[in-house]
Amino acid sequence: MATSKRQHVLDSAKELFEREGFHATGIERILEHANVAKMTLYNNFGSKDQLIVAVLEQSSRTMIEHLVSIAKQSGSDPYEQILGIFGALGDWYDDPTFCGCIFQAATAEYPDPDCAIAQAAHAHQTNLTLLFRELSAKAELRDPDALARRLALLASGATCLARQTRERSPAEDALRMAEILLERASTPIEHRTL
Amino acid sequence: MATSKRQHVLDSAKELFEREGFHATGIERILEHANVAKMTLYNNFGSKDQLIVAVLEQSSRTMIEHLVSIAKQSGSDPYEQILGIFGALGDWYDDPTFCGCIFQAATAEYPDPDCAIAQAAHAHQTNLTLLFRELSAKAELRDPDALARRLALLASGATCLARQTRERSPAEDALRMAEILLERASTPIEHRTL
DNA sequence: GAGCGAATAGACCGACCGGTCTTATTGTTC
DNA sequence: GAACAATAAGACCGGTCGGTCTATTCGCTC
Repeated sequence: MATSKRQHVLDSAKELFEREGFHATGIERILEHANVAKMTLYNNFGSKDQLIVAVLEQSSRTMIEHLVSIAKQSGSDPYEQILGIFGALGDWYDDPTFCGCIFQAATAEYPDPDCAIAQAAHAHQTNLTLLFRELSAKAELRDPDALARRLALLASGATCLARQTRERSPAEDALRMAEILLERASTPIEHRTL
Repeated sequence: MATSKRQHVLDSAKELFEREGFHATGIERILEHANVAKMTLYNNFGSKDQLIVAVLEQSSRTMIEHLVSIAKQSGSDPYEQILGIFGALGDWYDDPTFCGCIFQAATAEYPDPDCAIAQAAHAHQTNLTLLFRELSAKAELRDPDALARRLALLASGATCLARQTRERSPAEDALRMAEILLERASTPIEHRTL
């Protein structure tokens, strides 16, 4: 039961933070949404900031696992797996409850790069890039480090724009650019005119 | 004098909002930073939210003008002008006072897409894309609409990542991808192998 | 059923929030 | 110098914030 209560708080907090922002979400709103007493929250997490860190850490694990499962569903070829991830971006943006990337939001609301919250968001970005790097290496693509950085840039840019514009076109644009990057990274340089 | 006071408030508010976030910056901190009385702020702007909108509107004008001047400095060829803008991203990220894009931060802190703040941030994104579209059209590049969207995506993604990672590599990655996009958009399709 | 840790409900705290109001002091223009 | 708008300085307001504390109840294990 203890872990279940803790999970309720985490899930409620994540939903409210995503929908309304971190500062704008008061502790009491989380309590009533999770149907939990104040002391339960503070016994489990200690403070609002630590709760935010816990939310980010769990969200990172969940998202990375989700992307890995999408990759697996997209076939055995890591090349196709990368494109599968970018294809899934569109579905994410289409979800009417989509309200952007919680890590981007955390970075925006907590500008001090040394604070635990900003570092948790940074850690997620590192893990995401690492995932792209693994897939790039498996696909035997050229310069997997640079490729992974650029794929991560495309994903971040698309998500950022999708939130601002409420359109799905960023997903398609990012997918198209990812295709171009992968094509170029899998073609011997001497066979490439551009 | 009235406009000068108003400008002091706008400048101070912008700096604090960028450095510490919108919710985290109280009215009184803006007042003491601008050396201005409370009523001066409320007579000029009416409310904190309207002040934020005014800051965003002025920041958008300033940034677009700045990008236009960078483009002009980069030569007369619109192709080079676009690359000039991406080259300038690195300088921005290198600035030790760089703390991300204020419009991305505003979108993150005010998730309701109908509120005036989110709309002001959205308007800036529209204007930025429009600038890329103009330059793309002048350079007689193929499909300037899609190209402009993709260039805007690259710029947003690089800025987002630069803030999270505190590195300048996103600028170089975005510049390289912009080069690739421009090359492809200026090459007849039949002459392109990839 | 006794004992005990976990969870509840909610009063309570000081601090700060955005915003209003009052009073006095400027600086400018006739 | 009179008149007036802009500004200053700061008291003040109700509300909310994150966080603490207490008293009570629940649910599980011997």
